Amino acid sequence: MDRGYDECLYTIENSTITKALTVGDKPVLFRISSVRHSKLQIDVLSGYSPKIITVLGLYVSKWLDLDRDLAPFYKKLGRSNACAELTEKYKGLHLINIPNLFESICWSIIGQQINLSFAYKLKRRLVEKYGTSVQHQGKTHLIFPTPKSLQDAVPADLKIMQFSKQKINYLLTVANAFNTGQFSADHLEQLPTMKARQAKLLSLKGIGIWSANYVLMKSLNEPDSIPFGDAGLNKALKRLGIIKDRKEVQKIEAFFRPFAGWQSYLTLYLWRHLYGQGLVSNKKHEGQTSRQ
DNA sequence: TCCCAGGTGTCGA
DNA sequence: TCGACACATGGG
Repeated sequence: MDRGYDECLYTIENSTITKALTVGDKPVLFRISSVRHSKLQIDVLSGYSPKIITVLGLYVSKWLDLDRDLAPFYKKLGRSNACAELTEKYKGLHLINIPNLFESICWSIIGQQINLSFAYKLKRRLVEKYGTSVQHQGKTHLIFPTPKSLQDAVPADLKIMQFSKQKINYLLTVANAFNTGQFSADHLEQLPTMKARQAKLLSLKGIGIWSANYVLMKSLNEPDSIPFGDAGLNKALKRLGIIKDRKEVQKIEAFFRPFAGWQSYLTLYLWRHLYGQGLVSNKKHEGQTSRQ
């Protein structure tokens, strides 16, 4: 999970992940570590209640996409000449999701058209100013802001934090849409088709096709959501010889078609392949990776 | 200095 | 419908 960026919403240390979360109205801090037989153990470090383990179990399962059996995906990868090597290289790599829809939408806006290092910087500034936190053994564990806390943000403050006027406008509009009830995770999930969910996301100012598909992939676990136009994705496809130019949309669609049911995962593996090749040079350092 | 980053909205043809 | 362009900043 450690991609070498300044991730502020969880901490990786000694093969464990520590994360703070708001459950109900209460902050909870938990740690995930691996135990024997490839099992994960969850320890509640603060905010324990008898019901919390069940809630955290479901959360972690969704966050790390633990219930996904990747065997059918590897079968499809094996049939593709261009992608056969991806199985061996990244076997066991699961999606890292963003279960919180508001966070996922905000993150897609923050990450638009800037390099990832800078995007992580902006996210940290936003979370430190408008989010909450849990203190534990001298360390601060940050929790992403709620729509309500971001609604009160002053544009001038966000400008000082190096958010562009456009991004400030988009973020405040999204916060407002959640606060007024125009937008909610429940409503979005209840829409009957992926197209309908995509259209709902596209209705938000600042959410284009890339962001909508990114959110569908990371927050709603859509299996066939491809962030078309993504710079990294295009670069990976060029590297594999699938396309020569990003405008070859039909070739991209034809390449993804046999992976129906696994197109989100194919995107993940292509991204990781790109990073694995060292084509993205703006990372702090090359980190040990297992999931994206 | 120039170009590219996990893009989007707007405008004009 | 499509291409051009502005937006905004860091890093190679």
